[in-house]
Amino acid sequence: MDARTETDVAQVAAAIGDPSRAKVLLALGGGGALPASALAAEAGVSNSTISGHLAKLLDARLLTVELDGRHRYYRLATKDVARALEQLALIARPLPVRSLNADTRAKALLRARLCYDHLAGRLGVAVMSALQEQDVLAAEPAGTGDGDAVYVLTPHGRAELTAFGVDMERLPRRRSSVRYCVDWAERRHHLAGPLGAALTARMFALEWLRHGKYRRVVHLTAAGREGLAATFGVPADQLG
Amino acid sequence: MDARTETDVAQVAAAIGDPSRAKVLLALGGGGALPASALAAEAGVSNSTISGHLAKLLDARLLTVELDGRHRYYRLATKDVARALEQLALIARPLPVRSLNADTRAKALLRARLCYDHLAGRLGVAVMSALQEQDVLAAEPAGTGDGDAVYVLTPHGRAELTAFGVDMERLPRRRSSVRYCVDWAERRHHLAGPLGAALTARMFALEWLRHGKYRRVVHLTAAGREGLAATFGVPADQLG
DNA sequence: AGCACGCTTCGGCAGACAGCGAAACGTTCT
DNA sequence: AGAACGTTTCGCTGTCTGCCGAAGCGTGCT
Repeated sequence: MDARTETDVAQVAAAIGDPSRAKVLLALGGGGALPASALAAEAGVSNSTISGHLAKLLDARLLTVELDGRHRYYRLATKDVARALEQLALIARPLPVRSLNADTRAKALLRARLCYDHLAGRLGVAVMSALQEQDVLAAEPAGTGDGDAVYVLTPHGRAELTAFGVDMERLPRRRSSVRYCVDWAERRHHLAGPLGAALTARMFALEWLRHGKYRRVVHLTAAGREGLAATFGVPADQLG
Repeated sequence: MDARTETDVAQVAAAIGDPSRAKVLLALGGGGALPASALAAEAGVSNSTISGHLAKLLDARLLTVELDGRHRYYRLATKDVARALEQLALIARPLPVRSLNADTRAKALLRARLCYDHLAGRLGVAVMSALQEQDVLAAEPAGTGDGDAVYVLTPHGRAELTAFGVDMERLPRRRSSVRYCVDWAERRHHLAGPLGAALTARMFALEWLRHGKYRRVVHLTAAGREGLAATFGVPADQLG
C-alpha cells in the first residue's frame, strides 16, 4: 500500500498567495534565474523581507537555489510550477496599474513574453494564428465549445518547420498533435509543448527574439519582424 | 488601447490558500453544487465561518451561487477553476491523514474521482492505459521527455467508441488528438477534454459509475467492473 | 588581513484574518 | 401566525505573518 493521500493545495496556494511572493514567481516565470537582491527590487521590499519569502517558497518546493559564490540564484523548481502560475493567471482578475514603470513592463509582457519555454502574449497568439493561416497547423474546433479545441501539425507544416530549422526529429512523431495554452491576456491560444518550445528556441537562435531586462519579457528584433512576415506571413500590424 | 494589464495571481492564490477554503473548492471539484451548511461540515468549521469564506470565494469569482428557496447552492465558477486546482494539486505536497473518516474519503478519491467532468484517480489512469493497450489511443512519447506526451485517437478507436455509445459526432473531427491531465496522485496520465468527458458521461449513463456521497467521489458498480473488463480489457486487479 | 558585498537571522511592531457564538434575516412548513 | 430551518451579519478574541532595521555570517576583492 501507498502512503500518498490527498495533497495540500492550501499550502501551495498560500505560498503563492502573497503579493511579494507572487511577484517573485512571476518574475521567474520566464524560466530564468535571479539573485535574491534582484527579486527584492522586483517585489519592492527589503532584502531581509525577501529572504523570508524565498525561504517559504523553497520550503513549499516552488523554487530551487543554485549557490554561486556569495550569490544565490533562484529559479522555478519545475515546469509544472510555471504551468500552475499561468493557470492561475487565467482565472485572476486584471491588476490595476501601479506605476509608470510597471505600466511599461506590463505592456511589454502583453506584447511578448515567455511562458517558461515558449512564446506567449500578443506575439504568441499572432504566431499561432499565422501558423493556421499557412496551413502549418490545422484547428479542430471543440465539440463542447469550452476551450477544448485541438490542433494538429499538417504534413506540409512538418516540412515547413523542418526547413525553418526546427529539429523535428526530437519531437513526437507521426500524426502529431500540438499542445497550446490559453493566453491569460489575450484569451486566445498560443503554441506550447515541445513544438512551441522548439520553435521559440529556433527564433532565439536566429536572433529574431531577444531577452529583455527580465527574462520573461521578450523583444522582437528587426530581423524577427521581417522573418516572421516573410516565413510565416505574420501581418506586420500585429507585431506592434 | 486596452486597459488590461497583468493579472492578480496573488489575490486568487490567497483566496485558495486557506485550509477551509481549499477544502470547499476541492469538495466542489467534481463539478457538483453544495449548500453552505454541507460545505461547513466538509471544512469542519461553523456555519458563520463558512459563510465568510464563501463570500470571499464569490468575490474572487471562483464560485457561483444558485439561490433555491432558503438554500444556496455553490459550485465552481468555471472549468478553468477546476483545472487550476488540479494543477496546484500536482505541485503540492501530500497531506498527512487526519481522521479515520478522512482516510476512507482520501482512499476513495485515490481510487476513482471526477476531475470536474472526467474520470481520474487509479481508475482513470487504468482506463487510459487500457485504451492504449486496445489501440483505441496511440501514444506518441514526448521528445523532451518532460510530461509533454501526445495521444491520438486511432480510426479503430473511433469505431470502438462509437460502438460503445459515445456520441463522437459532437467531438473534434478527423485526426483527433486527445487531451489528458497528469493525475496528481498517480503521476500518470488520465483522459480529459471533450473525449474524456463524453466517455465518462457514457459510463454514468450505463450505470457503470455512480456518484458517491460527495460528487467528486465516484464508485465503480459491479456492471462497471464487468463492462470495463469486457469492453476495454481493463484488468480486474486494477479495479480494486 | 581587512573591507565590501550578498544574504540570512533576530527582535519587535502593526495589520490582517480565521475562528466562534449570538443575533438578525428570509424562506418554508404546519 | 408561529415555529423551524438555512444562511448571513456582527462583535470579539487570539494568532499569524509581512514588514523593517540591526546584527551576524560567509564569500570575494585588494
